[in-house]
Amino acid sequence: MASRSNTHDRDAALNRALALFWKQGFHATSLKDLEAALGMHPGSIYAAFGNKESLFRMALDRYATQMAAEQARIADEAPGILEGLARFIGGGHPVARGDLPVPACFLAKTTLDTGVDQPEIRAALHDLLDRSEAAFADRFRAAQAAGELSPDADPDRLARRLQVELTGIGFYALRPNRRGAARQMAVDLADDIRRLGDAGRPGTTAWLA
Amino acid sequence: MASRSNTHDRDAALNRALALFWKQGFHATSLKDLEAALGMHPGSIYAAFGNKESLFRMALDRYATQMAAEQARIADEAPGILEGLARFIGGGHPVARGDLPVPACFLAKTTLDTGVDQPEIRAALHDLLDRSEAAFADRFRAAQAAGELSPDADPDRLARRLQVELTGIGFYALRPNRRGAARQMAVDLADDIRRLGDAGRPGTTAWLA
DNA sequence: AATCATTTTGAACGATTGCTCAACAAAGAT
DNA sequence: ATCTTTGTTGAGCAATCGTTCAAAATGATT
Repeated sequence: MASRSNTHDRDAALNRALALFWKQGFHATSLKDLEAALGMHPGSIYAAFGNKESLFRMALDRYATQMAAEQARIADEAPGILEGLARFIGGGHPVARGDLPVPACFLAKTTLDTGVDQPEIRAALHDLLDRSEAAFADRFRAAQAAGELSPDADPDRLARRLQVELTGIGFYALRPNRRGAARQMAVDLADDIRRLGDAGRPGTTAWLA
Repeated sequence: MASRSNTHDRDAALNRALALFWKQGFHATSLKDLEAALGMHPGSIYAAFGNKESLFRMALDRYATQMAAEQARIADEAPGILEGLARFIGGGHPVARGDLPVPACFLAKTTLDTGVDQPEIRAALHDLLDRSEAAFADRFRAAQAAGELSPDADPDRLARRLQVELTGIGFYALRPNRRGAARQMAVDLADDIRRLGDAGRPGTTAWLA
């Protein structure tokens, strides 16, 4: 068979698409924007990625994969399970990192930016959010198994609350001159997670009732 | 002077516009949608409200006014300041009320839905968010003055955290089958606020470190 | 009834949207 | 060197966007 190799690097293009979608959202990113960012013409984009919606879903997948990998990497380096989670919250999560062009968590942004017109995106999105929450819950369960966390604690509830807190902080960071305060809240949240290990002992404060 | 009275009720039209913008966001709501919802034709809409952006700003104003009034009403009926705040969080805020077609806090939604192309909307939005946060801080300060809250507490920090928590919960409520859990978190948050009055006494948990 | 001021109407505008496809270019197989 | 297969190009499609404006309709005034 006679073929021809791709001119464009698919991986790099996907990264650029993710960065753009992250910054601008799905609807606010036009194909013209994508053409400029990817250095590709419309036909090539459609040949490579299908359409705008499927390109977005690929970028969404990439985001989730990268985030999960980052979380796992940080967790593996940490001396304890709760400590690993705390380090991710306080330093690895987009909310805590100021270097990224991070207008809120990409998932949260997509939650509001997509509606009934993009059912497949929404399905993928809610699946990713579920996975993220479940991953947090798994961490807490592992912490319980390792004796770091009280058996009385409710891992599902803790995970739920953690996710809520993170999205809330991510939003706060979008306001002008609030990035520092948001970062501080992320650090505080990380400390709260560390303190979970001390819950039950006298003289300490519990993160959750 | 010979004139002609308006056919359409401006007030009712604004309410309908608010409901639509709330549900769909600024960009996802087309003029056609507005025409259908307001029962007005394009020319009338532009004669009455200027353009889409200024109509949105009027709806935004209406939202903020209604919300502030609701908060004040609930607070005035309550026996204490912290209790008034708690009742609003647990029952008056959109997050806690299931009856509204409430896809997250309108302000949070607008935060992500508007960008550099709508600077006036963003300015108004951030002003409203600042006001909301300041209103919370004022409540906490009043609670301090009334002796309900420890003088050691930081009202600004509490207000910041409260707003973060509310937006986070509002987001969580958008996911499928999570409205009940979100409502529960709002109720828990209200209880946390009530418990703020007990902080410092032995055997109780503090909401914030 | 006639006139006037104002509102309502709705066709149409230019711009932009996501997307298609016939023509062109290029790399491997023969 | 020719052919075949695949990637690239970019003009242009239909649809929709927010918006305008001259004409028609309507209530108040004379």
